[in-house]
Amino acid sequence: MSSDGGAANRARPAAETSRAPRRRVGRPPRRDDDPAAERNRWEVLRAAARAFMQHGYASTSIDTVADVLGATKGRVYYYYRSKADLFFDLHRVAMEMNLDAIRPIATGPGSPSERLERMILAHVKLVLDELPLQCVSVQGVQMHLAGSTTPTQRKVLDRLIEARDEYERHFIDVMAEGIVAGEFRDCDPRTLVKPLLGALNWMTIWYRPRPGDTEESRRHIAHEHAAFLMRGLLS
Amino acid sequence: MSSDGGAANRARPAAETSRAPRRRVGRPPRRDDDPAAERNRWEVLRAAARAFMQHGYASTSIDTVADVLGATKGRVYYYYRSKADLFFDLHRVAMEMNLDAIRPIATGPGSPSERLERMILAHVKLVLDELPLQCVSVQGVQMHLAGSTTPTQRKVLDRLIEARDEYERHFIDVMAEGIVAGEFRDCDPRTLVKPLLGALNWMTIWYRPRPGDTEESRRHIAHEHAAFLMRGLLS
DNA sequence: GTCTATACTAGGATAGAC
DNA sequence: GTCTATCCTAGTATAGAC
Repeated sequence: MSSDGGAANRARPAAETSRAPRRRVGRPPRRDDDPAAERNRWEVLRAAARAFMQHGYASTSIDTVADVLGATKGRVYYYYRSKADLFFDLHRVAMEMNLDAIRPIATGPGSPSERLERMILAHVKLVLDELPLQCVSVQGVQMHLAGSTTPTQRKVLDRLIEARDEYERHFIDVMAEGIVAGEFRDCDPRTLVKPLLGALNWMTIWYRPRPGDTEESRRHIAHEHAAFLMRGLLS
Repeated sequence: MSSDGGAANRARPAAETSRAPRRRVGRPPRRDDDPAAERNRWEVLRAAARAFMQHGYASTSIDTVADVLGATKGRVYYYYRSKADLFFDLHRVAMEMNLDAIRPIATGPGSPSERLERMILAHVKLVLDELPLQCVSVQGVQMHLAGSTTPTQRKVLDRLIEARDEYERHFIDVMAEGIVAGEFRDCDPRTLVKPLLGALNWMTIWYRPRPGDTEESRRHIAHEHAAFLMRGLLS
């Protein structure tokens, strides 16, 4: 997207970055766990995700996010101090969702090949069910490379990269276990995790839900992907 | 990424788009095949590719391109009327390069599986050898989705999408031939071409040449990818 | 909480000197 | 051909009304 967090107004207050909406001076303090506030914040996130999916981070204006939301800038800026803030929080939510889905399978019971197949299917399901969030997640990966961020933002970015690394590591570990167990052929998991996740993440680029989509067509996609990728590893 | 052709100055002259640098009023006409001019134009393209690779299309300013080029805006705008123009021409060059590499293999001699493996290896080689161009090519795919372009640009974009489709079709055709020949298992090439090319295109996102890279490490990457993807199809 | 001004700048594009 | 100077809009972010 492509692209760095860069853009306008670098001169001014250097967009502080944090996960939670912060009270600003002169405003009554808000409980972060206030359910109504949380719901509103969540709606802003969903709108942003859809906007970023359609135009990409750099080309999406806060006005566009507000349009999708059916509101104006003011609402967005009430919950997030900057566009980068918004994106980072979105990325964080997406990564947490992914890890929550994958971690229990990776570290749970079952043979390595069984677990890997379930991880692949879970990842596909995430993409199909939560497309906007997953698109943002993929855009975030690309963003890591373009390092032009403020020091404060960099810290948040680093935490996201860690989460991303943990995600990859779960796949690498299960692949390695499978090789030891003799289920998978002798290959290099550190290298192969890239095309494996790449093949899955690529869905965020070509897949867009259509009126004609059925539960069956989605299952077809999931199974073709899983079979293709599993066979690439099996001995 | 980032992503649509959108941005500033939509109001004004609505950026005409074409492949060749056009003479402007009041300037002496230039031959498109003038070797010196071609070489200069090519240098602008290379600089733009490197800039787009690093920051993404939307976040790259013409000033940045000029910086990479070691010049100023003026030079860039002499060869290209707009940023979108520049990007499209870049994308066109990349697609031509890819098709020139793949087409002869796909339609040439050899068994389907032999040809497919050579196509995969050729594609990997392209990414490793021409990384900036390939990054732009992938960014272009993402751009197609965000349809916000002027009518004139849309026509050029459509031609690029056609090229992209031909590229995919070569892979689909060879996969289908392989199924008929019994070399590949019974699967759905139309669906599987996505993860196959996705796995390869994903390299443009994670691979960046490093000082420690050897010819051997690059061959390792290529062969792991090829083996992984081929085994996913073989019966 | 949300909206309506309003400030301020990065960056696309052009004109014209050289 | 390339550079410098300049124009002008889109878009980030804030202030303050409601």
